[in-house]
Amino acid sequence: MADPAPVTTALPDRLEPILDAAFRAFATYGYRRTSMDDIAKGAGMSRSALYLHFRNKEDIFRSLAVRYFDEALRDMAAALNQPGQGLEAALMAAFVAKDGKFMEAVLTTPHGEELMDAGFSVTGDLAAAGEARMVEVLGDWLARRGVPEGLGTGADVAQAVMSAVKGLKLSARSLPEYRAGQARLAALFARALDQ
Amino acid sequence: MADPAPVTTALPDRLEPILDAAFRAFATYGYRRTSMDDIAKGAGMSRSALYLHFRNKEDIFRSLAVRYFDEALRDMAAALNQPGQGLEAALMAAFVAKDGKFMEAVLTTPHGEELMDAGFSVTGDLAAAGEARMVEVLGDWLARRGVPEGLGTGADVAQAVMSAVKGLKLSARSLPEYRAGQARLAALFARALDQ
DNA sequence: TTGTGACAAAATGGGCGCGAAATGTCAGTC
DNA sequence: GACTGACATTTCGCGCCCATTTTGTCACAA
Repeated sequence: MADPAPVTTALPDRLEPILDAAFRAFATYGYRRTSMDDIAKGAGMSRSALYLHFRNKEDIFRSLAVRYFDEALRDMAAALNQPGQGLEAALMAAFVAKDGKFMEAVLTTPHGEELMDAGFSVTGDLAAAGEARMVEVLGDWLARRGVPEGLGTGADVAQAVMSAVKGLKLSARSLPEYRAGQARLAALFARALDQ
Repeated sequence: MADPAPVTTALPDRLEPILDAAFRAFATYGYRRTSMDDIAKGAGMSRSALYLHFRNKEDIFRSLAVRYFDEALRDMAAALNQPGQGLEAALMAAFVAKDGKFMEAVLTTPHGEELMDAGFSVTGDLAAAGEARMVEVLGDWLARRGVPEGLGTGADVAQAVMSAVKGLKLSARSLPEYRAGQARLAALFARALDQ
């Protein structure tokens, strides 16, 4: 198994500091209020230099999103395939991994809402693609594991499960409450899917 | 069983035509662009007359929301208590009833999004209260029915279930797709909750 | 290559005024 | 009591201008 297909879109190391600075700036000022200069300062270079690596602010934000989804997807796959855990634990681990560090950042910064909005309009396509890949990963995993009769394919169930978890974000008022909801759903779905 | 406690907040019959006209106007023009005159015309009376019954546009909208939630709650309770149906069918019927006529209206009118926004800011408290009552109804029903060990109380499960269903709205791209998602969740949760 | 400072162009935000539209109230009618 | 027309008031949308910030692109340096 030499040279497996890369799960993550490799990103040149040079760009990482820029993305880190951008993440900090976005978390501090929000998307709209962050200027290219803020990012440049944070990355310790001139504003002009940014344009050597990214076309504009939107491009930076999208790269950030790509990195985020790659990480979340990788973590989620790893969580599912962790050996020696039951169905419920696997689901719960996947639910937690799926949000990555982003969720906490959004809940921490005062600009979380604005960032979500910006994210929706600027990286809506990436988010859709990212979620689709997550559904696929979960779907394959469920299919390999086997889904009881009458519940549809693994993909069908994965779709429903992921969208159910998404619903928690609308209701939960805090991170612990959100986690509790995830745990409840993990328990319910595990019971439904147990052969 | 004379004089049972009213499940719905009774609304004077006289006001119904006004609310109907208001609903039509909101669906046609959106919340912001609907003037009191639009509603008055639709209800066949002068604008002044509206002020005899409602304080302002917001008051009308809120009354509309109250009526909607009352209906949805009543329909949902009725759907659950329909005799001779299995767990899965009961859940599915409840899921459908829970949205009432509103969901379809929002998906039909081009102003659905704006109406959702307006609804959120103007009737956010009512929506929260309405959903809480729905969770309560479902929770009681589940508790009476019995919830398997380790899944928490009926209220806990109801909370998770309702929030899961809410998540479908974010993913579904059409009404049929939305219904399919509801059906899938009904099947999953029914299986999880079967003793 | 990787970066810089300087420069022109564009976008942003705020203030102001104006006319049109919508609002809420009230004296008075049926 | 239910309703109306008319009235004063407020809000709205629009275009306009201007100062400031931000942007994207140079020619040029390490």
